[in-house]
Amino acid sequence: MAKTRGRPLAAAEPSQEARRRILDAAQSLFAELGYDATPTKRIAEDAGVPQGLLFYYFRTKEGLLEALVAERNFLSELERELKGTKHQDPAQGLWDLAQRFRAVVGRREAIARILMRESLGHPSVAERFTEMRETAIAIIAAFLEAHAMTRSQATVIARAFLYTLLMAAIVDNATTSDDFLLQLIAALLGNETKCDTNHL
Amino acid sequence: MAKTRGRPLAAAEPSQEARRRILDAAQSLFAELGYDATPTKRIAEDAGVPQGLLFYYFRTKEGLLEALVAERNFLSELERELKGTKHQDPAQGLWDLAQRFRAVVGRREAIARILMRESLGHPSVAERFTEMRETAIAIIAAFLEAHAMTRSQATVIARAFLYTLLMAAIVDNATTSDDFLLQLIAALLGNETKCDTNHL
Amino acid sequence: MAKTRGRPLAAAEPSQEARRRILDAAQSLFAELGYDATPTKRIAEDAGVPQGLLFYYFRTKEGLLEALVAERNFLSELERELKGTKHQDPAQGLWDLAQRFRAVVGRREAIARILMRESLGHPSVAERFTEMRETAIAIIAAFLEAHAMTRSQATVIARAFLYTLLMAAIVDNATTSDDFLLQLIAALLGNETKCDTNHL
Amino acid sequence: MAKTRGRPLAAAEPSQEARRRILDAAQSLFAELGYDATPTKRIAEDAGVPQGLLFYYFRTKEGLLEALVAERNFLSELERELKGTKHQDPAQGLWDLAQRFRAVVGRREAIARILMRESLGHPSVAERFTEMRETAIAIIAAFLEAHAMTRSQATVIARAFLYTLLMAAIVDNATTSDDFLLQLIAALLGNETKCDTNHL
DNA sequence: CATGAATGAGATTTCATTCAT
DNA sequence: AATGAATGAAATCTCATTCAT
Repeated sequence: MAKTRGRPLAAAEPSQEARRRILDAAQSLFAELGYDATPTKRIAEDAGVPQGLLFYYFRTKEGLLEALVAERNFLSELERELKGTKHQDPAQGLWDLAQRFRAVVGRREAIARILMRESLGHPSVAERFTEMRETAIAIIAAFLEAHAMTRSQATVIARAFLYTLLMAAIVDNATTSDDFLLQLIAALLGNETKCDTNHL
Repeated sequence: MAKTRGRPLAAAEPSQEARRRILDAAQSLFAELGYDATPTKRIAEDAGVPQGLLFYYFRTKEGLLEALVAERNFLSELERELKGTKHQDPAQGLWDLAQRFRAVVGRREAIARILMRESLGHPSVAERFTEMRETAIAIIAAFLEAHAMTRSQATVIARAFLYTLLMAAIVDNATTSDDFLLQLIAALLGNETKCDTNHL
Repeated sequence: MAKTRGRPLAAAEPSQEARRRILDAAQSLFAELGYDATPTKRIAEDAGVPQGLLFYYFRTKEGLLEALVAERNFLSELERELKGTKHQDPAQGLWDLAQRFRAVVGRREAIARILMRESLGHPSVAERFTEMRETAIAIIAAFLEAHAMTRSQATVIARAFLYTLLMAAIVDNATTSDDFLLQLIAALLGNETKCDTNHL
Repeated sequence: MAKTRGRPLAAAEPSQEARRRILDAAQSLFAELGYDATPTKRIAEDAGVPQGLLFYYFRTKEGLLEALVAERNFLSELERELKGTKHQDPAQGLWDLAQRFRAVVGRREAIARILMRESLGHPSVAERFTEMRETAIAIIAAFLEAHAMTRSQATVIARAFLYTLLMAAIVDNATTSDDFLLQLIAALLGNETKCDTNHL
């Protein structure tokens, strides 16, 4: 029953390289086809690694998904980016925050889709997604609160803002137009507060 | 007391009964476990029908999903409900629309989750979901437009409103609180327009 | 992802035939190679049935083993056989019981080996094996007790007798010689009680 | 106080320590789970040694099993122990031999189970098991032969005695009671030969 | 029309073994 | 000598689908 198996003659990549390629492949396949519809075999093929390596590194397919959203969620990147906003004016601030949010989500679209798509059905993913959402909301709300608004109002507006951006980005599958964004900001901040769009 | 002419309501043909039970079972299983993670065998068991019947009626599992979202999407119900709003005041109108929307989604939660969850990965579902969203947005926008607003503004507000309600209902998994709703409406309509909540 | 699968054009065997063939194949393979060393694929091949049928009928490999020892253990056959002994003389009685035991075990050798071999490691098999042993011991003891012996003595002798026969049959892998058997009986019943072997 | 010349007992070469630990772990895992159901990785973990060391020392898993039963079978220990019997009286002698046998098997239970369990399926193990059994039988028979018995009778009794003890110890999973043992001896030596149990 | 036994490709996971270091 | 990351064949089990009845 024992067959000859084992390490191949050629030296393999320096270990972390292979792991990274698996995560890359899983990321784009999970985003495109969904977790359930992606065979681990396909991930291995796309990554150019042997089948067994997935399980050597991640134990299970579920473990791979968890590692993916744990290591590649853009929480800290988003936090850093959103905290970079400097504008004093609420409307300009929201505009800037939206740009930064879109930039991050654009760069990390695959993970964003995975967070959205697999959060139903995978509690660990749901947790990450919630964490990401609530962090963003907290930062946006903190900005708004600093600019003539109660905390409660600020949080509601921040939440509506983020939810709208997320739906537009992921479910609508459409890049939010600048126009839509400007009007959204105007609406959320009260019609009188006209947004100065000359900076575009 | 008068005899009911024609086909009596109580005696739907048995085949339609089985078909309905399959759709019922599929609905709750797809909503809970997701399409991919639901075996057709399990659907048949839960429905109390033989395995083969699923394929007799729907040809494929995918066909069952399509029939489900085609026949059970709540588009017309939502349309009817939303068009029932009478309020003149924008804030009260939005409040009323939100209540009606929540009522429909609450009653049809399973389908709502399926539309959200499976729209990625199943173009036919995506189509239904989009249709549902855009219809609701159009109705809400039409209402707002009738009450001192440009079409463009109205559409943006309607979209933000619906997206926020949807995210709150399906992704947050939390029933939107009345408080949140009131503040959301206040924010979207401009802070000055206080919403009279005495009607509660 | 959906491929065309399903029932083949040719009519399959009348169902119980296939199930029986699976049990037959499992029986001889488990006896020969051991449970762990027998691939289910090999069982299906030897039985001439498709792979999936094993799991359709028995759910798991373990389930197949359990069905095997449940349906094919020779408890009732052994009981019937052993109870058929008529001899008055203890020595002749034991001789007859041994012949009958050997006949049953010979006919059902594969199951006997499986019971012995897999009883360590599979509690459900252990249970069947114990049941079989204790039943045989009880019958033999009852016979001895009826012929000038206390119950306690009878049970001890019966147990030693059966254990010796079992070890000889299964572990020694040697057919117990008549000679050995005669001397064993003589020893167990006390040397004075010479066994009349003229009936051979 | 005198310095111990030569290799001090406490300083076995480190490699022998690792080798011993692998055998220890394999012994208890094979006994508990069975050879096939024990992963080599688990053995290495339990032994606290790197995976590769198993194959460095034993070439294959099968080689490990063979080394185990070759180096750790209790043949010589059993031989020494059984030959230590001094009693003149057959019954007391058998009693003593049984005690000694039980002592050895008790101390080396894991190996005993492995010999029993894996002798089907591994000829090399079967050989060791047979050797062990036949050696014990030969010693017991020699003792009996020295005390008023033909060689042939002695061998049969010795075999029945050992088989019964083995079955009781390993398959029944029950410690043989003193009572059972006394009655067994009485039965095997003929009812008249009462066993003097006052030595207990 | 309706059924459910049967299929077999394919999914995930395990594991003895190798070999560059 | 010793290590442990890497391999990939093979194992068990699932499941959408078919079709004889």
